[in-house]
Amino acid sequence: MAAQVEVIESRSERKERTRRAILDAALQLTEDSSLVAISLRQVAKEVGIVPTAFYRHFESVESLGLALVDESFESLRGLLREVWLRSPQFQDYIDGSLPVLAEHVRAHRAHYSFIARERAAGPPRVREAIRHEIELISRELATDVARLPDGQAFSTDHLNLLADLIVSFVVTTAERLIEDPGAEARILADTRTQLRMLMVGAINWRSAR
Amino acid sequence: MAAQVEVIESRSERKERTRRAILDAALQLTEDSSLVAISLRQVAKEVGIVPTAFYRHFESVESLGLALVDESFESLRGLLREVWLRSPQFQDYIDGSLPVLAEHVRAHRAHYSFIARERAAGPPRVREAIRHEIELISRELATDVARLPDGQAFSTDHLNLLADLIVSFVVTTAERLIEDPGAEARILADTRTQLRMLMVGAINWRSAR
DNA sequence: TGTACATCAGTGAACGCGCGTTCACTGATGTAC
DNA sequence: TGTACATCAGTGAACGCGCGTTCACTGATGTAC
Repeated sequence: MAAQVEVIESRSERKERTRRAILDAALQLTEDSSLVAISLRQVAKEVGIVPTAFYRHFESVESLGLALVDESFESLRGLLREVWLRSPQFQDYIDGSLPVLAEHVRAHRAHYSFIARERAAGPPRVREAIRHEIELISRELATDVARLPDGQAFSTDHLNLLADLIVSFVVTTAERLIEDPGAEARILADTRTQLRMLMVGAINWRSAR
Repeated sequence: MAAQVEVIESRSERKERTRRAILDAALQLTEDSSLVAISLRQVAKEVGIVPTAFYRHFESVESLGLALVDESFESLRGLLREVWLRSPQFQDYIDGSLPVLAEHVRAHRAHYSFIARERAAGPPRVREAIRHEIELISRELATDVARLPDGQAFSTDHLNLLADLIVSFVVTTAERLIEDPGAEARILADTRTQLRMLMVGAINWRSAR
């Protein structure tokens, strides 16, 4: 007879666990649908609580969506910080960053998939929150590139445009990795070449031209 | 007393008109939602027919979606043909094509908005159809670029990658134009600079490097 | 040209179902003394 | 340490509503002769 293991859990710990379960259930249910197409009752059923208990944690599916945006970008920022710290040279970003991106997409597939989907088709306030976060990341990237030796060749405006270009390209790459995880090796090889084409442009660029 | 104008309409003409009304209603209803979130009854109500009449035209909302993909890309192909015919030089594509793209997005906002949304969040078969159409367009672009004088510098693989890069960037630009139509002038100016950065890369690129 | 029949786009009632939200509740956990 | 009360995550019944789909139907349009 095995000894019974008592897990002592405070009320707030239990609540946090349920909240976590709701977030995970929503991520799973939206995987091949969208926040605008799932129901509070589906989420509750998945979690194993009665529908009304949902309201103890979120006031609506939309506010649950905003919480998912927050946590998705929180983990993404962790990735970016790691990449910037690791690659001190302009061109190193490509070979250094792509495998990190791929690994991150693999580890946080649900988050990336959520962002890619809801960015285009989520509830208006969720779309807006995502757009805002992407904008912030783009501005951060511009600042980081400005600090690199090669970054001197760019005016502030052009730095921002280059950062937007790279960010939207990375978004596209993440979408491809999510869409067809089996093709990761090919997607990464293609993306590496494309980013180099882009960087050849950046290196030959002169803001004053 | 005004003379009554008799519009004589055959049964098939009337049916086609209803079908058209269903397509338009679906485009309008998905404008700030998604195919996966609208109902057959909403569409029927918008058109002014009884819900069951929907089945005389489409077997499901998904097949209505596939019809919308077809007609959206049909009009897009018209645009592309026009752009290719018009711009005989590599770099002309930028200044020549962007205003045409902007005008087209303005004239067919509903179609572009539909594609941008359902590409990421539509029913699986709709997503797949859109991905396939974009793939075809990318291959067409590669062929066209290969015929240009500057196109000789690229291997076939690298032409395809360059075409993918341009297409995904154009998709991003179209998304931006839909998202914030009031900022068209700024978006176009920014995009022009970004495409030039990209083209500086392409021109300095050598496949054999 | 006129008649008799076929076609078929659209109707309307009906079905069982899942939806979001309300409300009063339960009973375990937490706290004040 | 023990007791009495407060808090609050989760319950369960109930509501009116819109959903997709079935079915038998209507009546205008089309066609064969």
